[in-house]
Amino acid sequence: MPRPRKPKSSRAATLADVGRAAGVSAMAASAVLNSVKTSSRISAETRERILAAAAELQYRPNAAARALLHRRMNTIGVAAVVDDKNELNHYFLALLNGVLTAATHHEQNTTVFALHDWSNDTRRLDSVCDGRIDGLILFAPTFDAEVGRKLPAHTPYVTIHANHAVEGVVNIESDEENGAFMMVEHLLAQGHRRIMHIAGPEGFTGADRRVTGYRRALKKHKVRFERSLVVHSLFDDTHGHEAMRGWLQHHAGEPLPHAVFCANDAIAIGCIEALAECGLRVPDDISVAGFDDTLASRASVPQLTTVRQPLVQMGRQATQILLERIGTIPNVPPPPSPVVLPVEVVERASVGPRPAVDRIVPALKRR
Amino acid sequence: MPRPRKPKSSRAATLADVGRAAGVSAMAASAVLNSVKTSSRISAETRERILAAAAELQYRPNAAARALLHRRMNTIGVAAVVDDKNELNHYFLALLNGVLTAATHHEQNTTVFALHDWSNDTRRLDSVCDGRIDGLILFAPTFDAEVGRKLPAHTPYVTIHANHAVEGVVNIESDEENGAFMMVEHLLAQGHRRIMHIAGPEGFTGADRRVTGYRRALKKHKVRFERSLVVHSLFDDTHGHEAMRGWLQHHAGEPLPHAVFCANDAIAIGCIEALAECGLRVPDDISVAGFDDTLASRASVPQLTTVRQPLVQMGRQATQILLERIGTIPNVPPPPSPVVLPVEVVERASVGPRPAVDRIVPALKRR
DNA sequence: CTGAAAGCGCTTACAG
DNA sequence: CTGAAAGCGCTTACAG
Repeated sequence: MPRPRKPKSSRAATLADVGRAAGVSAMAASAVLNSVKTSSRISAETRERILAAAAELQYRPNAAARALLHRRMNTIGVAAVVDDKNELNHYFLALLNGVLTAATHHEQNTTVFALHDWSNDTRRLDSVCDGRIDGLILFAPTFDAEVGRKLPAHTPYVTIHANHAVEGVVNIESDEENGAFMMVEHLLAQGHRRIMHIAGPEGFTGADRRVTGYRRALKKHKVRFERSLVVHSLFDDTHGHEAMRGWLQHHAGEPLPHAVFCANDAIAIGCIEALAECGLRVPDDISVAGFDDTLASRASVPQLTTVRQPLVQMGRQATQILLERIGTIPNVPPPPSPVVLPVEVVERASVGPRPAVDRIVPALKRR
Repeated sequence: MPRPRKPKSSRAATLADVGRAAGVSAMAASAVLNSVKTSSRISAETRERILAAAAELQYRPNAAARALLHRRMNTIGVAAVVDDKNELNHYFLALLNGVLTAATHHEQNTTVFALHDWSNDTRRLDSVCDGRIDGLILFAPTFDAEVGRKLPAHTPYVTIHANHAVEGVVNIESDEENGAFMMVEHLLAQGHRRIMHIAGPEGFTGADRRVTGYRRALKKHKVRFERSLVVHSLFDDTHGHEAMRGWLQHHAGEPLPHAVFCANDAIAIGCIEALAECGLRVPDDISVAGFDDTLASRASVPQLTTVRQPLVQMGRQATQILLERIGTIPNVPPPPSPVVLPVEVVERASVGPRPAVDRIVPALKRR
């Protein structure tokens, strides 16, 4: 004899509860609610009774129980390192948009993990490969191959903009070198010759590729490369600001660059601020270009001329490939790795023609 | 006799696998790995053997099985409506930052649901209240109380900036009316008298409160309210741009406002662009203020003077309260609803003193 | 102190 | 066609 249960209102109804309310077995309820073989097994009248009971009790098949059976949570994880201020950034936002769109389209959920450091937080990622996610997307991981291989073998993952290739892991990237090349060609086409580059941190694949593209464009157009025109910065506006300001400070009285090509939009925004503080206007006095085409490039005034990386699409594609590996969606032939997406120059307002007269770096006002 | 299992490398190891590898029962393995009563039950040597086996097999306690037992996934959900372009925005990003920080701190995971429409997508939220999340945080929901009450009773939720109060649901908000009041007082203190307001959409609580604060400040300082100085816009830069441009078009030849108070940062950015297109410079010719203090307010050049809503903290606090309701963390006395957080004026560069001479709205250049 | 059993909620495969 | 049973992986409560 079944013990009477205390109907705690806070407890979710189970199949047994539904069955009891409808006067049938849990199994019959299951059959109806999964709508398989309904007509053949269960009378229309019983069916209605079960449906009504389920609605009344706000029944939902328990996800944990199903996951235990199917070994699938229908959830993917995305992991990203957050920046200095412990905040997610525009780059993350764009990728997340793509992941959410694709995941939702395939009725998959998305769990977000914000890490502070790839190499140290690998443990935390590890601990989450416990069946609660079916796979993982890593945004711009900088761990080395060895750390990557330490992730549990049973959780498939793909990377976006990985700093190092990991054997057997698909990496999605964009044609960054070519993007830099095209942007610098665009600046040259506007007549600019003295083109500064605020690069990303040294040793980052993405930053290095932009430098390479920058140099290749200069070389092609026979503009001499000057080491003093390249400075490095972290990928945020604060450091971009400091980099530009520092350069101006050390080069007062020298010829002002015609244009500054920045390694991402955030740096470009910091750069424009630093220029504004010296009374230099963009693009009238000096042109500034970004990279990424994040929301920030449109929030900036003037709007940034930038290199569009298809970040949303990259997030979408990473999700697609991951779901194929998991087996959630049909397995097309495995993609080659890396998957390289094309980039393009987006012309907005921060780049103009070369000014009629060359200028000198003004002496910096004290802050 | 246990059937030999085919060791599919893709399958995660179970407690039984670990036990077998170590020559003990699954239960013994469980006891060791949960590190309860270890010394008393299991010899140090056996313990080592079990630990080694678990490491070797990359064992992780299955989350679904645990969730089935504990009725807890240690995961919360956040749901937000994405904007026109189906993209998440700065406001969302800031709140998410707060939620992730707090959730991670309590070792909880966060699943993100991006919806297109509150009233229609309530079904989708419903379907996800199936044990995969322990509770839900709703970002700026605009559904009415009735829809809200349709969410399954067994899933607790809290709201942030809800458009309507729902009985029994804690809402976290900020003191928006006062924020608007303080900002308009700040503009008045700079000498501005003719202050335009680009409000949010009519019928939105947050937008209405800003209008109220705006009017209250004008009244207190005996500045006549002019209906023609208030226009409405959606909460994004495109509509902010249109709103400002449209106003200028219809008021050519009339006195230019001294300042524009915008209902959020995105509108302010669109507004600055529209002004720039007419050759009006901020803040030299006209001051512009935003609301929210999102990342965008710092990406803008000039940086926006704005009202800081503590969005990150609101996300954090919402998480805290939700986890208390779930029972994950100790239950302090239930907070009053709504929880109202203080706001403050952040002075940056987009607001300056009132120009020496009043100006006339210039005739608009054709686009 | 140790192991076998029961049960979380569900579904699949198997007897009646 | 229908119901009882077994099992997903784990932990808790109970016999030995």
